[in-house]
Amino acid sequence: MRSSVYFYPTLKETPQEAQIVSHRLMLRSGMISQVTAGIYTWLPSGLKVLNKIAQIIRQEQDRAQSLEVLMPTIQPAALWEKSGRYHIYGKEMLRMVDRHEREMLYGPTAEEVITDIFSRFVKSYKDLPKRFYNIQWKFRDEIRPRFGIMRGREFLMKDNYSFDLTVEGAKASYQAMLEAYVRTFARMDLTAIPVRAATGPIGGDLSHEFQILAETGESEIFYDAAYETLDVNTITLERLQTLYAAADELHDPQTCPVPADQLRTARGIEVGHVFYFGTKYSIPLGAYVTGPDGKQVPVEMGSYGIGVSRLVGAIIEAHHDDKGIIWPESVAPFKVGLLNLNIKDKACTEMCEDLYQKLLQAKIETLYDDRDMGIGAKFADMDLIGLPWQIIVGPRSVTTGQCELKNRRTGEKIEISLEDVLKRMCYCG
RNA sequence: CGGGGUGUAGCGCAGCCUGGUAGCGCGCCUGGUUUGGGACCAGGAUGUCGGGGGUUCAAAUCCUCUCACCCCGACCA
Repeated sequence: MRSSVYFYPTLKETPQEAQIVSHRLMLRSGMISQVTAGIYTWLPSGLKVLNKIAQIIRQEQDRAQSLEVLMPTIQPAALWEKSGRYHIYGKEMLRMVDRHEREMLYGPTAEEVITDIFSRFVKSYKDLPKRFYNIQWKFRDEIRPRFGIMRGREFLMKDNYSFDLTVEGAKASYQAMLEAYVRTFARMDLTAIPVRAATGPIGGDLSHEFQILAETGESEIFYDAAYETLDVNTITLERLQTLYAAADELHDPQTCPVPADQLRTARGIEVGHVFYFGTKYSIPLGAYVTGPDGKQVPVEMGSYGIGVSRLVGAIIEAHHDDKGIIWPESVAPFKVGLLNLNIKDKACTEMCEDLYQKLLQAKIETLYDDRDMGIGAKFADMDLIGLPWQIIVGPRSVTTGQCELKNRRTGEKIEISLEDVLKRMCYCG
């Protein structure tokens, strides 16, 4: 993509409404634009990142034997009256009335809809287990939206709902999601700590919040250092239940089982939440199956959320410096930024065009800054938007045949030939 | 919802106290000179001063109502 064609309105100055770094950088790099409190337009580069994150989540959900569905954003109140939540859910639920005076709502979550779907079609234990997920926009009319898209009112969320015959089956689903989550966040270069969370009266102790470690996190968490080496191969439900991790308000130094030298403390951003809730919705919504003994049994359910749009902010919180964003390659809007330092230098521009075409042919996502502007501004823009690699080509390159390859994260710069830089981009990452 | 604050050009702000031609920086447009870290010179465009009502000869400025947004708290992916 050429910068001259693309649209990423960068800002030199920070809009005064933005307080936290991810919000500032998203506005400054032209990823989003606020429409009204807690509601944003996603501009091209922001949307690109959002879609890449969603795609990683999708792949890991699929791998965990889950089926994607798309449910309506507008739901009928009647369904919520069935589950009993219509009158419990407070003002966070945006309610509206259609032309026939039917009460409707903009879905804050989808347990009701999915459970209804399930109960319509799944009748036998032989059809279990089933896991459905959706990635879609939800709306919660937060009292006070803040931190940009980190706590907006409209947000993109992945929710997975599992249906199992038995508690044991439900635990297996739970575990499958734990693994999927660890994998998902790892692919985004995030350290995620599954912190045991308080649940409602029905949830029991099976609930974990995934906290991303970032200096600017909203809550302080305390955890066993063993979490830092957690991976999909070692994570099990049993193991997790023996590992200690607690949020600020639940942490008690007196009763903490972790020896002081093993205890870590950091700030966290909640990006995911998994929990098992048994038959809380299956009973009122009539999600029963016929068991092997011919009896009707309510299914065991769990739900597993990931704040997709929030992750965009969380990743920035975890990956930035004073110059701007530092995207992990897996979610970067482009892998490479190609900087033409002098558009008016014919030979230099030819060299850039040639390299750009080769990068395109090699299917390397490239943002080619072909704009006619000061080099300082180009460098600043490129650092700000945070593409993992910068290939810098100037008039000097015409005589030396060398360009400069810069790693955005480390700041390391090397002189390298144009042929080699192409190869390097093909094989790294 | 309680407390605090802000609305003046695309962005960041000054002007308001003490009423009298609406300003600065950045950005934008034109021309030229530049070109390895937010360039320089010259010229130019851009405002219902958030909105309504009032006071006054005269309101960005004073009074009043209202709307929007931001921050702190309670709540949340």
